[in-house]
Amino acid sequence: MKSRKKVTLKSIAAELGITHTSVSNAFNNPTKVSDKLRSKIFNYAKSVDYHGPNPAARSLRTGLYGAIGIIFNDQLSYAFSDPHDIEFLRGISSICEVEGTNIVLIPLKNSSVNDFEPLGAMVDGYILNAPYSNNPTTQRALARGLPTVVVDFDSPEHISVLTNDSIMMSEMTDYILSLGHRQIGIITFPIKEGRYDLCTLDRVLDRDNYVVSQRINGCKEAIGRSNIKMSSILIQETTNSEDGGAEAARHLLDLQPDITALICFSDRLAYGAMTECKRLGLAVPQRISVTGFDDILPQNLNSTLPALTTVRQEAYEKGRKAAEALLQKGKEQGQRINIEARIIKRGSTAKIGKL
Amino acid sequence: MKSRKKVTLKSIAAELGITHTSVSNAFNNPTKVSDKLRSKIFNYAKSVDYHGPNPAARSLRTGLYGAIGIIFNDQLSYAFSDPHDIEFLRGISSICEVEGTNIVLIPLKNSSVNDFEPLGAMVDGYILNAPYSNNPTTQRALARGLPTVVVDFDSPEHISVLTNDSIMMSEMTDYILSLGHRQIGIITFPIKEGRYDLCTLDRVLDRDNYVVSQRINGCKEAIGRSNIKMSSILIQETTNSEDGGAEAARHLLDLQPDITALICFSDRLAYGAMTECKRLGLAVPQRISVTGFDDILPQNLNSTLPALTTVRQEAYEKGRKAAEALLQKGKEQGQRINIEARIIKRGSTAKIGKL
DNA sequence: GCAAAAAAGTTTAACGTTAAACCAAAAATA
DNA sequence: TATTTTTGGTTTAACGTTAAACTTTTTTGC
Repeated sequence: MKSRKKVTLKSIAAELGITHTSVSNAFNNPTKVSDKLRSKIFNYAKSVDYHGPNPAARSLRTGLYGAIGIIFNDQLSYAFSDPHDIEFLRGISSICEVEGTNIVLIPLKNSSVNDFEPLGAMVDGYILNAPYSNNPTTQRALARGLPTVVVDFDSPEHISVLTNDSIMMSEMTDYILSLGHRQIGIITFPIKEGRYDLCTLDRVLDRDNYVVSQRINGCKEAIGRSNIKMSSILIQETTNSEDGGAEAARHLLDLQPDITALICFSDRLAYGAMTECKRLGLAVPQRISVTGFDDILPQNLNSTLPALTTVRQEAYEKGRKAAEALLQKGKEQGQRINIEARIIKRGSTAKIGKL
Repeated sequence: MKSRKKVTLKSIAAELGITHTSVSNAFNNPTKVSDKLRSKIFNYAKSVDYHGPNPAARSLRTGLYGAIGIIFNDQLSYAFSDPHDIEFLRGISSICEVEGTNIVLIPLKNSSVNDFEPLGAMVDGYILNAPYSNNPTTQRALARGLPTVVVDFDSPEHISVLTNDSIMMSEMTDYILSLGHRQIGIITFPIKEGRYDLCTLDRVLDRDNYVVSQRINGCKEAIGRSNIKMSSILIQETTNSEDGGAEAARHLLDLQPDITALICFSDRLAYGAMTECKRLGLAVPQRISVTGFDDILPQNLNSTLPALTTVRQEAYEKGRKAAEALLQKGKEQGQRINIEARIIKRGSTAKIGKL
């Protein structure tokens, strides 16, 4: 087709018989150019289909990108299936859209082929969501030294946005204990990335994730105050999905059929667990209590299942706070921003029944 | 702090007494550098905290960004509240994460201050989702001449991913007519961006959106085949939200209390409308039928409302196809990719009752 | 052991901007 | 009117890469 020469600030300047800096100023420093020249430049720019200064060249020069990168701890397509992550993104968006900042969603590079891959790093900073500390993408982002906010992760070198997972799970466990439950199972997403094993509360496997770690600590504390042996409490790792929850519940109940309470570390897991219990003919909450975390399910998602007792955390607010902190100039590293959470008791938990 | 000098390919080369091209090759063309030198470079790079070639400089040189831009027709934070848009994004992600392509979410610039703003354009192409044709961000993206896929928008100059909105709505209207309904109201998101007016099927206001346009055409066709006067059918524009649907339903029923069917152009609108009908004491579907579009609601979202008769369209598939088309090399402009849709009849529609 | 081919490395130029320092003309001040 | 200030514009350099063409060294084949 019409393969006309590439249009640049320079070519425009040449054509107009002025210096390219003036053209640049027309776009970036309106005050430094007379209105007359400016509109002359704009008119010409339009006529030759110029769409503004090349962003790469501009960024190279200024060192700014006008974008922030978001890194999740799992596949992007997973994040978009998780209401928590979506709310989190909505929170981030609510800030970025008023600032005019672009949001770059960075997929995890599964293959750490080359430690120096660009990491799609045309961003001014990162938000890391509940990262697994050994993940190569995570580590690369952290190492890069850009302004970074970590969410659900504790790092003294960065601003962190945290929920008090430990206290919430301690309270939740206390609540379960107060209902008389003694045989308890725990269902969690991986304690270490990609692992799906079984352990017990006294011997927790190698950890790689702050959130899980904290939640387990909370359970431990509460159990520690009781007369229950930690070694009797099974912890099953599984994928954070409804199917994962179902599978883990099946497995735990298989190993330890007298379990009367399943503490799940997410609503999705809990929902899967409840569904599986029902399938196994175990009534929730009469025969077995189930708890979740997040409070992201529509309350009457499935009318044949009870509403879920869970911990409500404000994912939207997390996103907002994280984005605010990142875009704010006067940020201090090491700062910790706390997001409130609270236990919501609903129908999926009850006093222990007779077996 | 330790304000050591910036590390670049050049500084590394200088330090190692080699040429900077070799350092570049170590990162990009492993075959062009001996293994020995390569590991020497890598070791040194690590020791001085070098994180790989500067992405802006690289992009300036190569003209590639490794990212695609997504532009929605509304605020980003809105998109993250809409299950259709989320599924769409999930579809896009599913492709990008295997390609290692970043996804740049570009907020609409509300102020068209300067026609040449960068538009956060560090992308190799755009996906535009159901754009309003007069929107400045939309127009700017289209004008830019990058590879672009438009979704739910018809453009002979681009690849378009389309659902047959017209036929689906024609069928849906036929179905409503077949149930005996004669007084029908239509509730839609804006036919023209930002407008919330009322019109009638024979005199549709100025249009700015392909999807709405097609759906209205579909209704028109079906009504045209009946003996109903188009002028008697009211169309209410409103925000695409539950509240919008409720408000529009209230308004329409206020103007025309004998309406027995509300055709809504999204599930969210339909859900709001149903809720409002219930509030007004009008039983769905006994007194009034309601239809939606998208099929994104959990079927028993609210047990006091019937399941929604709607058009199922695969937003996830739309996203996948759009991303595939954009990233694919052998793409032809003007190509149209069709996404299947189908009517799903549920409990929110019924034969007309006696008033 | 020599020519040819392959591998490893170098030199040069360019990608398209913006920032800083500078200069000339016009406008404001005394 | 002479002096300062402001406005509008220019010149120069640099941002950190990669691509292309070139040179040198090593390997291969006979």
